[in-house]
Amino acid sequence: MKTATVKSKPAAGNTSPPAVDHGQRRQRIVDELLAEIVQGKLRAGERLRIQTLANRFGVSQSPIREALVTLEGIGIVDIEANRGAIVRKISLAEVREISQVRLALECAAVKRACGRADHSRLQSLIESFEKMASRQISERDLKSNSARLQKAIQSARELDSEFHDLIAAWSGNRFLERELSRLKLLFRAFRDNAWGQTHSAREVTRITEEAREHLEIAQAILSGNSREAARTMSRHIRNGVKYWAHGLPE
Amino acid sequence: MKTATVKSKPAAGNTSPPAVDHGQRRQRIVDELLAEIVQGKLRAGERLRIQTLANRFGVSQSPIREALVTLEGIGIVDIEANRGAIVRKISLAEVREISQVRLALECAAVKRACGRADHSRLQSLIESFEKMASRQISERDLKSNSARLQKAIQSARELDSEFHDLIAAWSGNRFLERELSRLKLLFRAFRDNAWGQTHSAREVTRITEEAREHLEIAQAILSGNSREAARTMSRHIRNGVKYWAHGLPE
DNA sequence: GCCATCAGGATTATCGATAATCTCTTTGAA
DNA sequence: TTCAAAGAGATTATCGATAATCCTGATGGC
Repeated sequence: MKTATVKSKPAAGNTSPPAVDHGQRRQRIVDELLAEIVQGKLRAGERLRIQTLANRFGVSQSPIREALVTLEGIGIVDIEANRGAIVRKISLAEVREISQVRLALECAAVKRACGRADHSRLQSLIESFEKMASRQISERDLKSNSARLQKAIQSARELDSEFHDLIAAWSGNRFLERELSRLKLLFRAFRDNAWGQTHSAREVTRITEEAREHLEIAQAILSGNSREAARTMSRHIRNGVKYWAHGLPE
Repeated sequence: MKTATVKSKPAAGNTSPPAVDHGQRRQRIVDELLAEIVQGKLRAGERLRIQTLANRFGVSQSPIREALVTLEGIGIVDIEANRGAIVRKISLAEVREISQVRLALECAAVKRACGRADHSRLQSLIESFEKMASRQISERDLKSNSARLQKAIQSARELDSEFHDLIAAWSGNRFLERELSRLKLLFRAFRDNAWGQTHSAREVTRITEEAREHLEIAQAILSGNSREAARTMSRHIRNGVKYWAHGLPE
């Protein structure tokens, strides 16, 4: 009886294609354009022509326009009335600028997180960071076992995301949390695109470094020392920028 | 032949209305909705129905949708896929939250402005603040001469805007400048709507207080003391919130 | 030659209509 | 009764077409 319960599923041999992403088009387009801009496939100053994009994505103009408005809100595209959208420059200088904003907000968040954080959760994060910080990755792994390496990088990224998300949540400030998540969109795009392709020894080094930095931050939060938390967070973010500097134009 | 060529100029008694705001509709709608939300005419949790708004503004659905996307980016409206837009809560608690974000960013900006500011410009601002801080407004003005009072309030607001804009520009960080200007949209809406109606003695007091705070900040920038600049800016913003607290629900 | 004006084509902004999805109520069987 | 399923109405998301605006290059008067 329940076999027919499938709601949104096309029910196998259905005749009418139910259109896979109704209501998700804008978001999908935003993500793709964002990635391409950060990767440099779309150059600074380039015009984003609506009809061209509509053809490329196989959709009509409306979702494209809305995606462009969203990108303008994110601050990565400029829209001039009756003249259309152009890609803003995202070179190292801009990444630095955005990082400064992130720095200010992450520090504000981590200060507030002191005293509000869930300590048992924090404790388990600390253990993860310790494990990751002490993990040795051999030259052998680096060259031969790219699958394991890939996995390590992946899990490091996930842990990083989770940690920063938690801090934002613990800040107890929903608006701040929102702003940080908006910035994270940008940073994730940088991270995954700008330097994600080369799995160098340097990257592995950075992962253990990051784990150590995360550890410091987590411990500061645990001890309720908000000044120290902000200080370590600040260092963490500045180190990140310094590291990325290599994979970016200019 | 050319009679139909009429381009942008209505040519006096033209028969065809040339549509006044092509390319400006979205922005206009954003502004109006923003004001209404802050004023409480649109309540928290209320659904913003596209067709309803389209009728009200006398436009089609497209500009409305784009305006809603913009408002989502500003963080004052939530859009759920296939379910539409609802107004986020903006009570005192939320104003506090937003203010914390603003605090972090304004302080970052003012720190960076130290050493980058245009000193002659700064000097002239300082004179304006001094004049405003020492200005006495009599009881008589307060009651009888509402026109003059109005003008004083107006010019105080303009000076405030100008000062904060300049600091953002002096920060030398365009992204930061953008973020601040986005937040300013919100704050201006609060200021002009939430407590703008009552021109009380209290408001006049606040104006001279603000002038004094601005003065402190400007002098700190002038002397290049970034720590002091951040400290005074922080106080300034927190005082502002404290003052607004009266005109807001909850 | 220099400047203002104006077609012509390209592109954006807006519109009105259609398709997809949600919400709520009703129905009928276990 | 309780639950799943179906249907009606409302609303959103998307589409394709039209109107408005911009850009470029040519034209013609001075």
